[in-house]
Amino acid sequence: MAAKTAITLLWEQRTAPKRGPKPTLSLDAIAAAGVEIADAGGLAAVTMQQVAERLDVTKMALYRYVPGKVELVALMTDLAIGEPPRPDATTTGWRPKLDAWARQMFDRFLAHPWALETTVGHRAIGPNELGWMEAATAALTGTGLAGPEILDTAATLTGHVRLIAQQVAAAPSGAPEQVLGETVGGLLAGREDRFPTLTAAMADKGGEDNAFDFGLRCILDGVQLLVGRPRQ
Amino acid sequence: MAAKTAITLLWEQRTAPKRGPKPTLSLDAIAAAGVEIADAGGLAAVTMQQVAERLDVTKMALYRYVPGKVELVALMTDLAIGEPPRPDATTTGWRPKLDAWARQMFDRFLAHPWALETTVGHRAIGPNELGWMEAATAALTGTGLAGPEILDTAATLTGHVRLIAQQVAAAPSGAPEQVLGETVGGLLAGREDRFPTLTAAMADKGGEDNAFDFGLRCILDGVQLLVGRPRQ
DNA sequence: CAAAACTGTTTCCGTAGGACACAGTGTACG
DNA sequence: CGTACACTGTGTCCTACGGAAACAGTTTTG
Repeated sequence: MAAKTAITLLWEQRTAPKRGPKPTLSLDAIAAAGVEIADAGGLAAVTMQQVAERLDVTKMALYRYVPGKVELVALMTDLAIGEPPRPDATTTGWRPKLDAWARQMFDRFLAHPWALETTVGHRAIGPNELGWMEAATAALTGTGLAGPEILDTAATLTGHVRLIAQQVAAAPSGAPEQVLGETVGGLLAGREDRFPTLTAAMADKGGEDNAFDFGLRCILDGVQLLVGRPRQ
Repeated sequence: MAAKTAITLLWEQRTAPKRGPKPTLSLDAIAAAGVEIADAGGLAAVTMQQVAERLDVTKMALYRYVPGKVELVALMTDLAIGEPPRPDATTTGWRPKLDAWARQMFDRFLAHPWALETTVGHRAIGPNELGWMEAATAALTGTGLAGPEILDTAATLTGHVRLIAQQVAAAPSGAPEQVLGETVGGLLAGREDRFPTLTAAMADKGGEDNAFDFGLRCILDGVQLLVGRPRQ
Protein backbone atom coordinates (compact mmCIF):
# COMPACT_ATOMS: atom_id res chain seq x y z
CA MET A 1 0.00 0.00 0.00
CA ALA A 2 1.36 3.39 -0.97
CA ALA A 3 0.14 5.00 2.25
CA LYS A 4 -2.87 6.70 0.74
CA THR A 5 -3.45 10.13 2.16
CA ALA A 6 -6.78 11.38 3.41
CA ILE A 7 -7.22 13.51 0.30
CA THR A 8 -6.80 10.46 -1.88
CA LEU A 9 -9.31 8.48 0.10
CA LEU A 10 -11.82 11.29 -0.01
CA TRP A 11 -11.55 12.28 -3.63
CA GLU A 12 -10.18 9.40 -5.66
CA GLN A 13 -12.34 6.83 -7.31
CA ARG A 14 -12.38 3.67 -5.30
CA THR A 15 -11.08 0.84 -7.40
CA ALA A 16 -11.60 -2.75 -6.37
CA PRO A 17 -8.49 -4.89 -6.27
CA LYS A 18 -8.06 -7.44 -9.02
CA ARG A 19 -6.25 -10.15 -7.18
CA GLY A 20 -6.52 -11.64 -3.74
CA PRO A 21 -9.52 -12.46 -1.57
CA LYS A 22 -12.68 -10.43 -1.78
CA PRO A 23 -12.62 -7.63 0.74
CA THR A 24 -15.28 -8.10 3.36
CA LEU A 25 -15.38 -4.40 4.13
CA SER A 26 -15.51 -1.14 2.22
CA LEU A 27 -14.53 2.41 2.97
CA ASP A 28 -18.16 3.46 3.04
CA ALA A 29 -19.13 0.69 5.44
CA ILE A 30 -16.29 1.57 7.77
CA ALA A 31 -17.10 5.26 7.69
CA ALA A 32 -20.79 4.56 8.23
CA ALA A 33 -20.01 2.40 11.24
CA GLY A 34 -17.89 5.18 12.66
CA VAL A 35 -20.67 7.68 12.13
CA GLU A 36 -23.17 5.50 13.94
CA ILE A 37 -20.87 5.12 16.91
CA ALA A 38 -20.12 8.83 17.00
CA ASP A 39 -23.79 9.72 16.78
CA ALA A 40 -24.58 7.44 19.67
CA GLY A 41 -21.66 8.02 22.00
CA GLY A 42 -19.76 11.01 20.79
CA LEU A 43 -16.44 11.26 19.09
CA ALA A 44 -14.61 9.83 22.08
CA ALA A 45 -16.49 6.56 21.66
CA VAL A 46 -15.06 6.11 18.18
CA THR A 47 -12.12 3.81 18.67
CA MET A 48 -10.68 1.37 16.22
CA GLN A 49 -11.83 -1.39 18.50
CA GLN A 50 -15.42 -0.18 18.59
CA VAL A 51 -15.62 0.35 14.85
CA ALA A 52 -14.15 -3.08 14.23
CA GLU A 53 -16.54 -4.79 16.62
CA ARG A 54 -19.50 -3.20 14.91
CA LEU A 55 -18.29 -4.66 11.63
CA ASP A 56 -17.45 -8.06 13.16
CA VAL A 57 -13.81 -7.70 12.29
CA THR A 58 -10.57 -7.37 14.17
CA LYS A 59 -9.21 -3.95 14.90
CA MET A 60 -6.21 -4.39 12.65
CA ALA A 61 -8.37 -5.29 9.70
CA LEU A 62 -9.41 -1.66 9.46
CA TYR A 63 -5.84 -0.65 8.76
CA ARG A 64 -6.08 -2.50 5.45
CA TYR A 65 -8.50 0.18 4.33
CA VAL A 66 -7.56 3.25 6.33
CA PRO A 67 -4.01 4.36 7.16
CA GLY A 68 -4.96 5.63 10.59
CA LYS A 69 -7.62 7.16 12.70
CA VAL A 70 -7.33 10.67 11.33
CA GLU A 71 -8.19 9.43 7.87
CA LEU A 72 -11.11 7.51 9.27
CA VAL A 73 -12.41 10.63 10.96
CA ALA A 74 -12.03 12.55 7.72
CA LEU A 75 -14.15 10.00 5.89
CA MET A 76 -16.70 10.01 8.69
CA THR A 77 -16.89 13.78 8.58
CA ASP A 78 -17.55 14.09 4.89
CA LEU A 79 -20.12 11.32 5.12
CA ALA A 80 -21.92 12.97 8.03
CA ILE A 81 -21.91 16.46 6.54
CA GLY A 82 -23.52 14.89 3.54
CA GLU A 83 -24.30 16.31 0.18
CA PRO A 84 -25.17 19.97 0.12
CA PRO A 85 -28.85 20.80 -0.23
CA ARG A 86 -30.10 20.72 -3.74
CA PRO A 87 -30.54 24.25 -5.03
CA ASP A 88 -34.20 24.83 -4.41
CA ALA A 89 -35.70 26.40 -7.49
CA THR A 90 -38.63 27.82 -5.57
CA THR A 91 -36.53 30.05 -3.34
CA THR A 92 -35.20 33.01 -5.24
CA GLY A 93 -33.02 35.81 -4.06
CA TRP A 94 -29.70 35.53 -2.35
CA ARG A 95 -31.01 36.21 1.12
CA PRO A 96 -33.60 33.45 1.36
CA LYS A 97 -31.12 31.09 -0.21
CA LEU A 98 -28.43 31.89 2.33
CA ASP A 99 -30.94 31.74 5.14
CA ALA A 100 -32.03 28.27 4.12
CA TRP A 101 -28.43 27.25 3.60
CA ALA A 102 -27.48 28.25 7.12
CA ARG A 103 -30.45 26.52 8.65
CA GLN A 104 -29.83 23.29 6.80
CA MET A 105 -26.18 23.32 7.81
CA PHE A 106 -27.34 23.91 11.35
CA ASP A 107 -29.55 20.85 11.15
CA ARG A 108 -26.71 18.73 9.84
CA PHE A 109 -24.48 19.73 12.70
CA LEU A 110 -27.23 18.99 15.19
CA ALA A 111 -27.67 15.54 13.71
CA HIS A 112 -23.94 14.89 14.05
CA PRO A 113 -22.64 17.15 16.81
CA TRP A 114 -19.26 15.47 16.83
CA ALA A 115 -18.66 16.85 13.34
CA LEU A 116 -18.21 20.23 15.00
CA GLU A 117 -15.02 18.92 16.55
CA THR A 118 -13.70 17.34 13.40
CA THR A 119 -14.18 20.32 11.08
CA VAL A 120 -11.63 22.58 12.70
CA GLY A 121 -8.02 23.29 12.00
CA HIS A 122 -5.80 21.70 9.44
CA ARG A 123 -7.73 18.92 7.81
CA ALA A 124 -8.51 17.25 4.55
CA ILE A 125 -11.57 18.75 2.93
CA GLY A 126 -13.89 16.30 1.25
CA PRO A 127 -16.20 16.63 -1.73
CA ASN A 128 -19.29 17.20 0.34
CA GLU A 129 -17.73 19.92 2.43
CA LEU A 130 -16.57 21.67 -0.71
CA GLY A 131 -20.04 21.25 -2.13
CA TRP A 132 -21.47 23.24 0.75
CA MET A 133 -19.06 26.04 0.00
CA GLU A 134 -20.09 25.91 -3.63
CA ALA A 135 -23.74 26.17 -2.65
CA ALA A 136 -23.15 29.29 -0.58
CA THR A 137 -21.05 30.84 -3.31
CA ALA A 138 -23.71 30.13 -5.89
CA ALA A 139 -26.30 31.96 -3.82
CA LEU A 140 -24.20 35.11 -3.75
CA THR A 141 -22.95 35.01 -7.32
CA GLY A 142 -24.49 37.81 -9.31
CA THR A 143 -25.18 40.08 -6.38
CA GLY A 144 -22.29 42.37 -7.23
CA LEU A 145 -20.15 41.18 -4.36
CA ALA A 146 -16.50 40.56 -5.13
CA GLY A 147 -15.13 37.05 -4.88
CA PRO A 148 -13.39 37.52 -1.56
CA GLU A 149 -16.48 39.14 -0.13
CA ILE A 150 -18.54 36.13 -1.14
CA LEU A 151 -16.13 33.76 0.52
CA ASP A 152 -15.92 35.88 3.65
CA THR A 153 -19.69 35.98 3.90
CA ALA A 154 -19.85 32.21 3.77
CA ALA A 155 -17.16 32.01 6.42
CA THR A 156 -18.97 34.40 8.73
CA LEU A 157 -22.20 32.48 8.39
CA THR A 158 -20.37 29.24 9.08
CA GLY A 159 -18.91 30.67 12.24
CA HIS A 160 -22.31 31.62 13.54
CA VAL A 161 -23.92 28.31 12.66
CA ARG A 162 -21.11 26.42 14.34
CA LEU A 163 -21.17 28.43 17.54
CA ILE A 164 -24.88 28.07 18.11
CA ALA A 165 -24.78 24.42 17.14
CA GLN A 166 -22.07 23.86 19.70
CA GLN A 167 -24.13 25.47 22.41
CA VAL A 168 -27.22 23.48 21.51
CA ALA A 169 -25.28 20.25 21.27
CA ALA A 170 -23.75 20.84 24.68
CA ALA A 171 -27.21 21.11 26.18
CA PRO A 172 -29.31 18.40 24.58
CA SER A 173 -32.31 19.12 26.78
CA GLY A 174 -33.87 22.52 26.78
CA ALA A 175 -33.16 25.67 24.88
CA PRO A 176 -29.53 26.72 24.81
CA GLU A 177 -30.33 30.18 26.10
CA GLN A 178 -31.99 28.67 29.15
CA VAL A 179 -29.11 26.34 29.94
CA LEU A 180 -26.67 29.19 29.58
CA GLY A 181 -28.79 31.16 31.95
CA GLU A 182 -28.68 28.45 34.59
CA THR A 183 -24.94 27.89 34.30
CA VAL A 184 -23.93 31.52 34.28
CA GLY A 185 -26.69 32.44 36.67
CA GLY A 186 -25.29 30.09 39.26
CA LEU A 187 -21.89 31.64 38.92
CA LEU A 188 -23.26 35.15 39.15
CA ALA A 189 -25.10 34.45 42.38
CA GLY A 190 -23.36 36.41 45.11
CA ARG A 191 -21.06 38.16 42.66
CA GLU A 192 -23.47 40.65 41.17
CA ASP A 193 -21.18 43.53 42.08
CA ARG A 194 -18.37 42.05 40.04
CA PHE A 195 -20.49 41.45 36.94
CA PRO A 196 -23.16 44.13 37.11
CA THR A 197 -24.18 44.57 33.49
CA LEU A 198 -24.08 40.84 32.83
CA THR A 199 -26.39 40.27 35.77
CA ALA A 200 -28.75 42.90 34.47
CA ALA A 201 -28.71 41.54 30.94
CA MET A 202 -29.50 38.04 32.13
CA ALA A 203 -32.32 39.26 34.31
CA ASP A 204 -33.94 41.17 31.43
CA LYS A 205 -36.58 39.02 29.83
CA GLY A 206 -37.59 41.53 27.16
CA GLY A 207 -37.29 41.03 23.48
CA GLU A 208 -36.86 37.89 21.46
CA ASP A 209 -34.31 35.36 22.59
CA ASN A 210 -33.32 33.15 19.74
CA ALA A 211 -29.58 33.39 19.39
CA PHE A 212 -29.52 31.64 16.05
CA ASP A 213 -32.09 33.84 14.35
CA PHE A 214 -30.65 36.96 15.91
CA GLY A 215 -27.11 36.44 14.69
CA LEU A 216 -28.23 35.20 11.31
CA ARG A 217 -30.31 38.32 10.78
CA CYS A 218 -27.47 40.58 11.91
CA ILE A 219 -25.03 39.03 9.48
CA LEU A 220 -27.42 39.03 6.55
CA ASP A 221 -28.35 42.63 7.28
CA GLY A 222 -24.71 43.53 7.10
CA VAL A 223 -24.31 41.74 3.80
CA GLN A 224 -27.38 43.45 2.42
CA LEU A 225 -25.71 46.80 2.88
CA LEU A 226 -22.99 45.62 0.52
CA VAL A 227 -25.38 44.16 -2.01
CA GLY A 228 -27.30 47.41 -2.26
CA ARG A 229 -24.12 49.42 -2.48
CA PRO A 230 -23.43 51.24 -5.77
CA ARG A 231 -20.79 49.59 -7.93
CA GLN A 232 -17.48 51.41 -7.86
CA MET B 1 -9.43 15.59 49.51
CA ALA B 2 -13.10 16.15 48.93
CA ALA B 3 -12.76 15.79 45.16
CA LYS B 4 -12.85 19.47 44.39
CA THR B 5 -14.71 20.24 41.24
CA ALA B 6 -13.41 22.43 38.45
CA ILE B 7 -15.76 25.22 39.47
CA THR B 8 -14.35 25.18 42.98
CA LEU B 9 -10.78 25.28 41.74
CA LEU B 10 -11.57 28.16 39.42
CA TRP B 11 -13.60 30.33 41.73
CA GLU B 12 -12.79 29.51 45.32
CA GLN B 13 -10.12 31.26 47.27
CA ARG B 14 -7.03 29.12 47.49
CA THR B 15 -6.25 28.41 51.10
CA ALA B 16 -2.86 27.08 52.12
CA PRO B 17 -2.93 23.95 54.24
CA LYS B 18 -2.09 24.30 57.90
CA ARG B 19 -0.39 21.01 58.60
CA GLY B 20 1.97 18.79 56.72
CA PRO B 21 4.93 19.58 54.51
CA LYS B 22 5.04 22.75 52.48
CA PRO B 23 3.65 22.17 49.02
CA THR B 24 6.31 22.50 46.40
CA LEU B 25 3.77 23.35 43.73
CA SER B 26 0.76 25.58 43.36
CA LEU B 27 -2.29 25.59 41.16
CA ASP B 28 -1.02 28.62 39.31
CA ALA B 29 2.39 27.09 38.67
CA ILE B 30 0.82 23.91 37.36
CA ALA B 31 -1.58 25.78 35.12
CA ALA B 32 1.22 28.01 33.86
CA ALA B 33 3.35 25.01 33.02
CA GLY B 34 0.47 23.51 31.10
CA VAL B 35 -0.06 26.74 29.20
CA GLU B 36 3.60 26.87 28.19
CA ILE B 37 3.48 23.32 26.90
CA ALA B 38 0.26 23.92 25.02
CA ASP B 39 1.60 27.12 23.49
CA ALA B 40 4.68 25.32 22.26
CA GLY B 41 3.28 22.00 21.14
CA GLY B 42 -0.46 22.25 21.05
CA LEU B 43 -3.07 20.78 23.31
CA ALA B 44 -2.08 17.24 22.43
CA ALA B 45 1.36 17.82 23.93
CA VAL B 46 -0.18 18.56 27.30
CA THR B 47 0.05 15.29 29.20
CA MET B 48 0.35 14.81 32.89
CA GLN B 49 3.83 13.47 32.29
CA GLN B 50 4.97 16.53 30.37
CA VAL B 51 3.53 18.96 32.85
CA ALA B 52 5.13 17.08 35.72
CA GLU B 53 8.52 16.97 34.02
CA ARG B 54 8.47 20.69 33.47
CA LEU B 55 7.91 21.16 37.19
CA ASP B 56 10.50 18.52 38.18
CA VAL B 57 7.90 16.40 39.84
CA THR B 58 6.39 12.99 39.33
CA LYS B 59 3.23 12.71 37.32
CA MET B 60 1.18 11.58 40.27
CA ALA B 61 2.19 14.57 42.34
CA LEU B 62 -0.08 16.69 40.19
CA TYR B 63 -3.09 14.74 41.36
CA ARG B 64 -2.54 16.21 44.81
CA TYR B 65 -3.57 19.55 43.37
CA VAL B 66 -5.85 18.70 40.48
CA PRO B 67 -8.45 15.93 40.43
CA GLY B 68 -7.85 15.12 36.78
CA LYS B 69 -6.89 16.40 33.44
CA VAL B 70 -10.16 18.11 32.63
CA GLU B 71 -9.77 20.32 35.68
CA LEU B 72 -6.20 21.11 34.68
CA VAL B 73 -7.35 22.14 31.23
CA ALA B 74 -10.03 24.32 32.77
CA LEU B 75 -7.43 26.12 34.86
CA MET B 76 -5.14 26.47 31.86
CA THR B 77 -7.94 27.91 29.79
CA ASP B 78 -8.95 30.60 32.23
CA LEU B 79 -5.31 31.51 32.73
CA ALA B 80 -4.64 31.75 29.01
CA ILE B 81 -7.78 33.72 28.23
CA GLY B 82 -6.59 36.15 30.83
CA GLU B 83 -8.29 39.09 32.35
CA PRO B 84 -10.61 40.99 30.07
CA PRO B 85 -9.31 44.24 28.68
CA ARG B 86 -9.63 47.13 31.03
CA PRO B 87 -12.47 49.37 29.89
CA ASP B 88 -10.65 51.98 27.89
CA ALA B 89 -11.99 55.38 28.86
CA THR B 90 -10.78 56.94 25.64
CA THR B 91 -12.97 54.83 23.38
CA THR B 92 -16.57 55.88 23.61
CA GLY B 93 -19.57 54.47 21.87
CA TRP B 94 -20.70 50.90 21.81
CA ARG B 95 -19.35 50.16 18.34
CA PRO B 96 -15.71 51.10 18.87
CA LYS B 97 -15.82 49.32 22.18
CA LEU B 98 -17.15 46.10 20.68
CA ASP B 99 -14.72 46.38 17.80
CA ALA B 100 -11.79 46.62 20.18
CA TRP B 101 -13.22 43.87 22.32
CA ALA B 102 -13.42 41.50 19.38
CA ARG B 103 -9.91 42.32 18.21
CA GLN B 104 -8.42 41.80 21.64
CA MET B 105 -10.18 38.49 22.03
CA PHE B 106 -8.86 37.57 18.62
CA ASP B 107 -5.33 38.34 19.76
CA ARG B 108 -5.75 36.24 22.87
CA PHE B 109 -6.89 33.27 20.84
CA LEU B 110 -3.99 33.70 18.46
CA ALA B 111 -1.56 33.72 21.37
CA HIS B 112 -3.10 30.48 22.69
CA PRO B 113 -4.72 28.71 19.75
CA TRP B 114 -5.34 25.57 21.77
CA ALA B 115 -7.81 27.55 23.87
CA LEU B 116 -10.12 27.39 20.88
CA GLU B 117 -10.44 23.67 21.48
CA THR B 118 -10.98 23.95 25.20
CA THR B 119 -13.71 26.60 25.15
CA VAL B 120 -16.39 24.50 23.50
CA GLY B 121 -19.17 22.40 24.82
CA HIS B 122 -20.01 21.64 28.41
CA ARG B 123 -17.30 23.10 30.55
CA ALA B 124 -16.57 24.98 33.72
CA ILE B 125 -16.50 28.72 33.10
CA GLY B 126 -13.83 30.61 34.98
CA PRO B 127 -13.71 34.18 36.31
CA ASN B 128 -11.74 35.53 33.37
CA GLU B 129 -14.06 34.04 30.79
CA LEU B 130 -17.04 35.51 32.59
CA GLY B 131 -15.20 38.80 32.76
CA TRP B 132 -15.01 38.90 28.99
CA MET B 133 -18.74 38.38 28.79
CA GLU B 134 -19.20 41.19 31.28
CA ALA B 135 -17.03 43.49 29.18
CA ALA B 136 -19.08 42.89 26.06
CA THR B 137 -22.30 43.34 27.96
CA ALA B 138 -21.09 46.59 29.45
CA ALA B 139 -20.36 47.97 26.00
CA LEU B 140 -23.93 47.36 24.88
CA THR B 141 -25.71 48.40 28.05
CA GLY B 142 -27.60 51.61 27.50
CA THR B 143 -28.01 51.22 23.77
CA GLY B 144 -31.64 50.26 24.06
CA LEU B 145 -31.05 46.62 23.23
CA ALA B 146 -32.85 44.08 25.34
CA GLY B 147 -30.90 41.75 27.58
CA PRO B 148 -31.19 38.71 25.35
CA GLU B 149 -30.19 40.80 22.35
CA ILE B 150 -27.07 41.94 24.15
CA LEU B 151 -26.11 38.39 24.99
CA ASP B 152 -26.85 37.18 21.48
CA THR B 153 -24.71 39.93 20.01
CA ALA B 154 -21.80 38.88 22.16
CA ALA B 155 -22.33 35.29 21.13
CA THR B 156 -22.39 36.14 17.45
CA LEU B 157 -19.20 38.16 17.73
CA THR B 158 -17.57 35.33 19.61
CA GLY B 159 -18.48 32.92 16.87
CA HIS B 160 -16.85 35.08 14.26
CA VAL B 161 -13.71 35.69 16.27
CA ARG B 162 -13.35 32.00 16.95
CA LEU B 163 -13.82 30.90 13.37
CA ILE B 164 -11.25 33.26 11.93
CA ALA B 165 -8.86 32.54 14.75
CA GLN B 166 -9.15 28.86 13.98
CA GLN B 167 -8.33 29.44 10.34
CA VAL B 168 -5.37 31.62 11.14
CA ALA B 169 -4.10 29.23 13.77
CA ALA B 170 -4.31 26.36 11.34
CA ALA B 171 -2.05 28.24 8.93
CA PRO B 172 0.66 29.84 11.04
CA SER B 173 2.53 31.10 8.02
CA GLY B 174 0.89 33.43 5.59
CA ALA B 175 -2.51 35.02 5.49
CA PRO B 176 -5.40 32.65 6.12
CA GLU B 177 -7.13 33.68 2.93
CA GLN B 178 -4.06 32.74 0.94
CA VAL B 179 -3.66 29.35 2.57
CA LEU B 180 -7.32 28.63 2.04
CA GLY B 181 -6.85 29.54 -1.58
CA GLU B 182 -4.01 27.10 -2.00
CA THR B 183 -5.78 24.24 -0.27
CA VAL B 184 -9.12 24.68 -1.95
CA GLY B 185 -7.49 25.72 -5.19
CA GLY B 186 -5.63 22.45 -5.36
CA LEU B 187 -8.84 20.55 -4.89
CA LEU B 188 -10.66 22.62 -7.49
CA ALA B 189 -8.02 21.98 -10.14
CA GLY B 190 -9.61 19.78 -12.75
CA ARG B 191 -13.02 19.95 -11.14
CA GLU B 192 -14.03 23.43 -12.20
CA ASP B 193 -17.23 22.14 -13.79
CA ARG B 194 -18.34 20.65 -10.52
CA PHE B 195 -17.71 23.81 -8.49
CA PRO B 196 -18.19 26.62 -10.99
CA THR B 197 -19.11 29.57 -8.83
CA LEU B 198 -16.58 28.64 -6.19
CA THR B 199 -13.87 28.57 -8.84
CA ALA B 200 -14.96 31.95 -10.10
CA ALA B 201 -15.09 33.46 -6.65
CA MET B 202 -11.62 32.24 -5.82
CA ALA B 203 -10.24 33.59 -9.07
CA ASP B 204 -11.72 37.03 -8.46
CA LYS B 205 -9.11 39.27 -6.89
CA GLY B 206 -11.32 42.33 -6.60
CA GLY B 207 -12.28 44.02 -3.38
CA GLU B 208 -10.79 43.78 0.04
CA ASP B 209 -9.94 40.36 1.40
CA ASN B 210 -9.77 40.47 5.15
CA ALA B 211 -12.17 37.89 6.46
CA PHE B 212 -11.96 39.13 10.02
CA ASP B 213 -12.72 42.77 9.26
CA PHE B 214 -15.40 41.82 6.78
CA GLY B 215 -17.40 39.65 9.13
CA LEU B 216 -16.94 41.99 12.03
CA ARG B 217 -18.28 44.89 10.03
CA CYS B 218 -21.24 42.84 8.80
CA ILE B 219 -22.24 41.83 12.31
CA LEU B 220 -21.83 45.30 13.77
CA ASP B 221 -23.79 46.78 10.90
CA GLY B 222 -26.60 44.40 11.69
CA VAL B 223 -26.51 45.37 15.35
CA GLN B 224 -26.51 49.03 14.45
CA LEU B 225 -29.86 48.62 12.74
CA LEU B 226 -31.24 47.48 16.09
CA VAL B 227 -29.61 50.25 18.06
CA GLY B 228 -31.07 52.91 15.80
CA ARG B 229 -34.45 51.26 15.86
CA PRO B 230 -37.27 53.18 17.54
CA ARG B 231 -38.21 51.91 20.99
CA GLN B 232 -41.40 49.92 20.96
C1' DC C 1 6.44 12.49 71.98
C1' DA C 2 2.71 10.52 69.38
C1' DA C 3 -1.20 11.21 66.43
C1' DA C 4 -2.94 13.47 62.54
C1' DA C 5 -2.70 15.80 58.20
C1' DC C 6 -0.46 16.54 54.25
C1' DT C 7 3.14 15.84 50.88
C1' DG C 8 5.53 13.36 46.92
C1' DT C 9 6.61 8.66 45.19
C1' DT C 10 6.33 3.94 43.59
C1' DT C 11 3.81 0.42 41.59
C1' DC C 12 0.12 -1.24 39.00
C1' DC C 13 -3.88 -1.42 35.70
C1' DG C 14 -6.98 -0.65 31.56
C1' DT C 15 -7.26 1.32 27.17
C1' DA C 16 -5.76 3.73 23.27
C1' DG C 17 -3.30 3.80 18.44
C1' DG C 18 -0.37 1.41 15.79
C1' DA C 19 3.89 -1.75 13.90
C1' DC C 20 4.88 -6.21 12.33
C1' DA C 21 4.97 -10.82 10.95
C1' DC C 22 1.99 -14.50 9.80
C1' DA C 23 -1.41 -17.55 7.43
C1' DG C 24 -5.14 -18.01 4.32
C1' DT C 25 -7.25 -16.82 -0.38
C1' DG C 26 -7.93 -15.70 -4.99
C1' DT C 27 -6.05 -14.23 -9.68
C1' DA C 28 -2.60 -14.13 -13.44
C1' DC C 29 0.89 -16.14 -15.90
C1' DG C 30 4.34 -19.78 -17.19
C1' DC D 1 -2.56 -27.06 -14.42
C1' DG D 2 0.43 -25.40 -10.98
C1' DT D 3 3.07 -21.88 -9.00
C1' DA D 4 4.15 -17.15 -7.87
C1' DC D 5 2.16 -13.06 -6.42
C1' DA D 6 -1.04 -9.81 -4.58
C1' DC D 7 -4.21 -9.14 -1.24
C1' DT D 8 -6.89 -10.19 2.83
C1' DG D 9 -7.81 -10.75 7.93
C1' DT D 10 -5.48 -12.12 12.35
C1' DG D 11 -2.54 -12.60 16.60
C1' DT D 12 1.09 -10.63 19.08
C1' DC D 13 3.71 -6.93 20.78
C1' DC D 14 5.00 -2.12 21.89
C1' DT D 15 4.52 2.71 23.59
C1' DA D 16 1.95 6.27 25.72
C1' DC D 17 -1.81 7.91 28.18
C1' DG D 18 -5.00 8.81 32.42
C1' DG D 19 -5.69 7.26 36.72
C1' DA D 20 -6.16 4.07 41.36
C1' DA D 21 -4.00 2.44 45.44
C1' DA D 22 -0.75 1.91 48.85
C1' DC D 23 3.50 3.67 50.73
C1' DA D 24 7.07 6.66 53.07
C1' DG D 25 8.57 11.12 54.54
C1' DT D 26 7.45 15.85 56.74
C1' DT D 27 5.22 19.25 59.56
C1' DT D 28 1.84 20.86 62.83
C1' DT D 29 -1.16 20.00 66.78
C1' DG D 30 -2.55 17.72 71.03
